Amino acid sequence: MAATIYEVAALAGVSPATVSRVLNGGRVSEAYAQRVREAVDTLQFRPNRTARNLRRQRSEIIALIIPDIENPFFTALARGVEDQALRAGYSVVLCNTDEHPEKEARYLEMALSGHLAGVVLAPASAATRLDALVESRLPVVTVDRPAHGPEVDAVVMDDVAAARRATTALYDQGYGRVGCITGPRDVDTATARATGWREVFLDRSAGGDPAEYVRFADYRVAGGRAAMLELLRLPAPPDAVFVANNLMSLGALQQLVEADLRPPAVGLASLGELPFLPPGTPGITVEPWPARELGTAAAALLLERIDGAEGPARTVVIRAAGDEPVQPQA
Amino acid sequence: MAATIYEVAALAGVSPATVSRVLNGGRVSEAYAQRVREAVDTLQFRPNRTARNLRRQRSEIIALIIPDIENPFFTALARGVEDQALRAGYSVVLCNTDEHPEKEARYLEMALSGHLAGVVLAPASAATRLDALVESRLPVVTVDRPAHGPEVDAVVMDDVAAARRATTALYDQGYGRVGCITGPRDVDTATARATGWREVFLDRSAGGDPAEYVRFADYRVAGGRAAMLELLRLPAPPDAVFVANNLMSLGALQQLVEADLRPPAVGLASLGELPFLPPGTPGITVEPWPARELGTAAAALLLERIDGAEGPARTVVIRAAGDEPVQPQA
DNA sequence: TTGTAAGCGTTATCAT
DNA sequence: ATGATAACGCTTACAA
Repeated sequence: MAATIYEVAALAGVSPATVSRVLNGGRVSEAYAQRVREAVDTLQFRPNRTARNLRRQRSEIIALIIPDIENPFFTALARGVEDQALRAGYSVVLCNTDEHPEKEARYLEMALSGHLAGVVLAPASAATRLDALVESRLPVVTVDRPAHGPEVDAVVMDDVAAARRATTALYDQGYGRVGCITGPRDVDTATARATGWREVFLDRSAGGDPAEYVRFADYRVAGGRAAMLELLRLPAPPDAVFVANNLMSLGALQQLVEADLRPPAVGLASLGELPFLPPGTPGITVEPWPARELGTAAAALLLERIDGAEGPARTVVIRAAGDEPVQPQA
Repeated sequence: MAATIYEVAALAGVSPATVSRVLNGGRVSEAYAQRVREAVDTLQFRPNRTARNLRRQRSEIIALIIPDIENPFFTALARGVEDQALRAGYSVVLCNTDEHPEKEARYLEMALSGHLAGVVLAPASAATRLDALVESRLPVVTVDRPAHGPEVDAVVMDDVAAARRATTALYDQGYGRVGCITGPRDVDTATARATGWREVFLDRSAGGDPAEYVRFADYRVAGGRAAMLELLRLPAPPDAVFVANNLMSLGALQQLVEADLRPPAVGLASLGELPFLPPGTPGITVEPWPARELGTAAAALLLERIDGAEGPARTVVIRAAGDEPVQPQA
């Protein structure tokens, strides 16, 4: 079946070591190199990656582990990671955790014991443990949400500022009271986005208790729907809403349409593009969510580590789509 | 760093073989098993997959290779594959080829030389060569589009019938002349869908040359847009259009909105769901595209092969979402 | 420059 | 039931 390096060596009349050198760019005389290449061709030799990885203790594959492959945000992020990784000669495999910590653990374990070159991880939950990877010195970078536990490189966006901008845009359009639908209470990005909204709310609303106008949902379509409904049922409902991610924006929008309050009747600002929304859906403000940029930044950090960069964990904050990444403190 | 099976054996006072047996369910006395488990715990031993795969000549990982990770059709398909595979104890890694044959070749090579358990492939182009995999007896199943070359298991949908249904639905709604936007001429699914449309067109249109009302685009948003524009500029434009996939439907819709012909002014039937389309977008007919079912069927076939099933290549045709798969000829 | 040989960490064969 | 040992296919000191 599959030829081995020994058979190639035999056919070329050289030692296996020489074949290996030809394949990996070692010093070999042109005469031998030629014969080896011929032997490789005629035997259709393909080096066995598993054996090579075992010997070398590493591979050229990067794992990108994400919580929801059906969320356009993560697929855009994936494109960013691929972009950089392929350019550097690495392949990228995607692993979908479906927000399940167990599936996540399984893929992390695969990356670790499979000698992958590194991992870009969008953590499924706050409970994600990275200790084993860090101990084994397997390069890891988190994106979107930071992980708790040992410090690793991370790329996040500037949630507070983005929320502030989106909310401000609504007030600037003339809406008087902007509600907020954000993610789970125990997710950092969710509380940060609520914070940004709250600042603007306090500043520009004609009174009203922020606590009354914020809803902590689940970052998914159904949650956005339900939260929107609750807000509409308030004694004094908001006339606009800032929604903290793309999926929930869709849910909120569905709810508004059902309640016959389609924008601009009620204003909607989405943090994150709604890529499949057809045009001619006016009254919707989109605050760009630099998914792809998060991905490229994460891959860049990871590649540096793979190349042996030492030093403390870094956090890169991406301010907005198109912005240059900024590195604050280490 | 990472403990080996030898260190576990030493700590437990047994041989490495015994440790291996404990880990893989061989016959071991309870006393020894106990001691081994303790040693595994205290050393935090994690078996080295690379070594195991090299020895066993196989792994528990299935690769799913798709052309476009940002297309909801393929992500839905991925969920179907994952579903089945995880249930059977396999992990699934996704590989995005971006429609590039070279990237595809790279991932196929990875699957082959990395001893993956099997491959589910949605071929990027008609040029995809599967010979090497087949020769190496690596189980492969194609989905969506069949591959040329050696016969392998395949799962496809019933393109002609689906196109027929979608087109018929438009005529039934009262439209008089339905155009067609399909995929590239050299893609089997594209011509099959055009065929289904053509049958109904000839049957129910008040005259008109089908060749005039069909456009072969690229299965992408931009192609749908451009094709729609062309159709609208015909001397006698169609008053409805059957679009052969989800992405192009979106493009066509964008074009209609721009031309102020938003459905139902011009009818639109999409082959494939538009998952992020908000409700209250009336006048759009959706012919379900059983993406997830394609995925589960493909995984089922693959798992049988992995389990050693022999015999000729099989083709499963999925008729519609929810249908039971049908197996025609072998 | 080239070859020899020792691993990389498992599993499986064969004795015991 | 358990243990020694030879692979799996490659890379890389070290020798020549």
